[in-house]
Amino acid sequence: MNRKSAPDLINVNHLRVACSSCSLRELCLPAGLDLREMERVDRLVNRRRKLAHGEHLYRSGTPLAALYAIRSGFMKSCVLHDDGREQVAGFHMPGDLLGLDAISTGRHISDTVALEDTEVCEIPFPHLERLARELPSLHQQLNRVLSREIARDYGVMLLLGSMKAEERLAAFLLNLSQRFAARGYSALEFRLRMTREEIGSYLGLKLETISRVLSRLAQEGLIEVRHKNVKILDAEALRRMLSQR
Amino acid sequence: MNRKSAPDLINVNHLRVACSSCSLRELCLPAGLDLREMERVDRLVNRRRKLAHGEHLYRSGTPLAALYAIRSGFMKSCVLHDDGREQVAGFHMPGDLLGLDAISTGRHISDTVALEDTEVCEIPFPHLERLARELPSLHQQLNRVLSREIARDYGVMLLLGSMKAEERLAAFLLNLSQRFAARGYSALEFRLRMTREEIGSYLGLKLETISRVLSRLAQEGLIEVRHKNVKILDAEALRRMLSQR
DNA sequence: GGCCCGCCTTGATATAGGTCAAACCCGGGG
DNA sequence: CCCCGGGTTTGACCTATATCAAGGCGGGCC
Repeated sequence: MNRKSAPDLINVNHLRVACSSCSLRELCLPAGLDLREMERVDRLVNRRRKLAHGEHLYRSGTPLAALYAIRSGFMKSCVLHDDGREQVAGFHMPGDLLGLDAISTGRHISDTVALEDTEVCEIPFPHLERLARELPSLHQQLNRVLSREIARDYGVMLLLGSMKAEERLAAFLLNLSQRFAARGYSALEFRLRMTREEIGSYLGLKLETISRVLSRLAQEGLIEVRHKNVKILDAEALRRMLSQR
Repeated sequence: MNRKSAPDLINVNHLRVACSSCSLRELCLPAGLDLREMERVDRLVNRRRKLAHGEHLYRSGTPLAALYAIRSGFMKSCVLHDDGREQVAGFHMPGDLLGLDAISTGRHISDTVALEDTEVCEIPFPHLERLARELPSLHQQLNRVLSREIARDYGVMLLLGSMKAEERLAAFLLNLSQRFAARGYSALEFRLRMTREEIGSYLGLKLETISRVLSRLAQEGLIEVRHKNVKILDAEALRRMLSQR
C-alpha cells in the first residue's frame, strides 16, 4: 500500500486483502452482501494480524476487542477448567469467524491459539455493531454466523454425548473433509494440523485411543494415515458408521 | 383472572402478559431496553401458546417461523441421529429463548418438547429482525442472547468432554440451582422436571448411572433426593468437586 | 380406591476406553 | 551426520461406566 510507481501492482496488492476479492468471502462475514456493502465492511477490517505457530489470538478473561476472521492458517479454541484441564472446543480454518463466545459478557471465555502460522483479519467489534446497524444484511449475516456456531455446537454435543470412539473419529474426519472441500482444498487428502492429544480433547477421548482408532480404520482400509497426513479411501463407509445402527 | 366486571382487573390481566410487567424481562429478550422500546417488543409478541406436557414446540426440519420465550413451564431440546438415538442438548426454563439454532439455515435442527405444561411467547422472526433494525439495543440484545447460548454450549462441551460422572451431575445440579435462583425460586430445593434418562442423555451417561450417582451423593450427605425432588445440602462440596482435582 | 405402567433403584457382570509403560520415528538443530 | 525430543504407536492391564436383570414404588387414570 506504500509503493510509488506501478499503480496497477499496488492495486493488485490492495485487492488481494479486500473482502471483495477474498476467496473466502462467501464463507465469512461478508457473505450475502452486495459490493457497496462489502466495501464498507472492508474498511472495518483495519488490521491484519500474523500469528506464529503456538501464539495466542486471545485468552480467556480478556475483554472482547474485536472479532477475527481467519485468512490463512489453522487454530484451536479451548475452554479451561479451574483445575487446569483443558477442553478443545473447536478447530478453525480460513473463513471462520472467532470471538463469538465473548459477545454476551464482553469477555472471552476461551483461549484461541494458532496451530500453524496464521493470519487473521481483525474486525473491531464496536465498529462492527455500528455498521451492522446501518446495513441490515450485515446484521442478518452476523446473526446467521452466531446461529451457525450454535448449530455446530449441537453437533459436537451429539458427538460427545452419544457416539462411540470410532464414530467420533469418523464424524471428525468427515467434518474436516467437508470444510476443506468448501475452501477449495482436497476433500480426500489433507494434513491434520493438530496433535492426537488435541483431537482427543476435542472428541472427549485420550490420545492413545485416537491413535488406536486411526490405526484400526486404516487397517480396515477406510483411510490411510501417515503421521499427520490423512487420505480418505472410503468416505461412504465412514458415513455409514454414523447413520447406521 | 377471568372475572367480567372490575375493568381494572382486566387491565391487570393485560399487564400480566406484557414484557414490561413480566418478571422475566431482565433474563429475556427485552433485557436492557427502555420502556418505549419494550412496548414495541410487546407488540411483536402477538401470540402466546400453551403446550401440554409432552407436546412439541417445533421439530427438527420445520422452517423457522418464530423464536419463543418461555413464560412458564419447562422444556427440553434434543438433536436426533439418523438412526434415532437422541441427545438432549438443553433444558429450558422461564425466560429462556428458543429456536436460536434455526436462524442460520431457516430450519430447526432440534426437537423442542414440553416437560410439563408450558406457556411460551411467540416472537415472529421476520418481525423481530425488522424491529431489531430499528432498535439498536434490541439488536444488541439479540446478539448477546445468541452469544450466551454459544457460551453455554462451551460449558456443555467441557462437561461432556472432560468430566467424570460425579462431576457432571454436580455441575448439572449447580447449574439448575443457579438458574432457579435467578428466577426467584429456591436455589437449594427444587423439582427435576425431567426423567433420569433425559438427564443421562444430556450428560452423556445412562440412566442407571444417574440413579447410582444421585444415590451416592445423597449417601455422602451432599444432597437429598426423593424421587424428582432434590435438596442441596452442601453446595460448597458440590462446587469443590468441580474445581479441585 | 385400586390398579397399572412408567420410572426408578440396585445388583451382577461385561466392556470400551483409560492408564501406564516401552519403544519408535521423524524432523530440526548442532 | 547424528542426536535429541516431541509426538506417536502399541501392548498389557485396569476401571468407570454400560449392560442386563429383577424388583419396587408412586402417581395418574379408570
